[in-house]
Amino acid sequence: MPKIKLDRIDRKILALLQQDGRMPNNEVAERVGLSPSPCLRRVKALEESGVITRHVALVDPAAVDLPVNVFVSVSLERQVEERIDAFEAAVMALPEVMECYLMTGDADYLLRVVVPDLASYERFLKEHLTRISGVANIRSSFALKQVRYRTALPLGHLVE
Amino acid sequence: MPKIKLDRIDRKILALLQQDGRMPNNEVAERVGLSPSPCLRRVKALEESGVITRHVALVDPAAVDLPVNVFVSVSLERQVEERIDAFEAAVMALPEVMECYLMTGDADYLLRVVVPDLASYERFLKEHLTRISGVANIRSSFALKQVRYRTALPLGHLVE
DNA sequence: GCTTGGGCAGCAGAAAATGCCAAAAATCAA
DNA sequence: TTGATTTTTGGCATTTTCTGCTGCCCAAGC
Repeated sequence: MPKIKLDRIDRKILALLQQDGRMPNNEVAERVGLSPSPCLRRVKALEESGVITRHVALVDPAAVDLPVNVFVSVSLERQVEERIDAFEAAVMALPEVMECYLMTGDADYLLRVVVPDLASYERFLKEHLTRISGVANIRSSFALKQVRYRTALPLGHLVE
Repeated sequence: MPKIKLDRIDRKILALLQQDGRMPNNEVAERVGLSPSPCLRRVKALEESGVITRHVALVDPAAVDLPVNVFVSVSLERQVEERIDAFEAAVMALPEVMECYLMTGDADYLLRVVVPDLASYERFLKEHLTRISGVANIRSSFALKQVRYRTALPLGHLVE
């Protein structure tokens, strides 16, 4: 995917679609000050070039009984390399892991895990996380409240 | 919003739309084994009841020059209450804060911040985070790699 | 019998895709 | 610098596909 140059209009389009992915092209065009066809061309280009990766529906976690967020710091045994790939592959197979980052600092990985309740988390720990080979240490921190959760990246840092 | 009972079909619908928010109702219907009209009724009900909160386009962070994820642990001075609200309000005003959680354990808050580079993060720290009143301690951890990032909640925990 | 939920059919409105033309911007050359 | 060519991008109009929506009826479960 070639690095696309994004001008002011592209960023406006992205901002709009990040906010409402179903906004009809007509409205997008109007809001960015373009006529529908060049606007549609831009949107399609943004999709095909991978700038827009996908369109999704967001679901309320509470409504599907997944109100608990747990952040898990994982340290691996010091034999890196193969362990790394194995761990990441194992993590990718766990549906309750919403996010996973390879980190600098004390722990190797930071995960965000969603579960219905503490009991479920305990089960998740015992039956899945601790069974991944190479895991040396696990530290769990629970979120009392999700103050903010956004999927829309801030785009004001390039122009406004 | 009354707590909606979600049956197997509802969960299937949610799973599909979490994956592809633009899937036409016809295809959703077919995949869940329903005819279009009752399927559409369900989708609309899920939207109106708030189970589906919104539809969004996801953007590649690298493509908009925001490749750096920083996790920030923030501790507040011990006078809670008013500080809490003030801090949360301040955080909500910072566009680079993608996520913010009130935590148990050592730190009070955990933030995920996206920035173009380390210099930008330094500016973010100096000009914004440290200026929020009541902040006692800040600890930053940098992500070397985003191993996983999903917006689709796992729904298999209720039935499959 | 009543309530809930699914199916069928048809409608209508909109939205997206095309093709063509015009204008502006960038490039290059003299 | 200037001018011309090339490339890019916007605009208009049309067409065609679809998608969502409505109403009604029927079946199943309570």
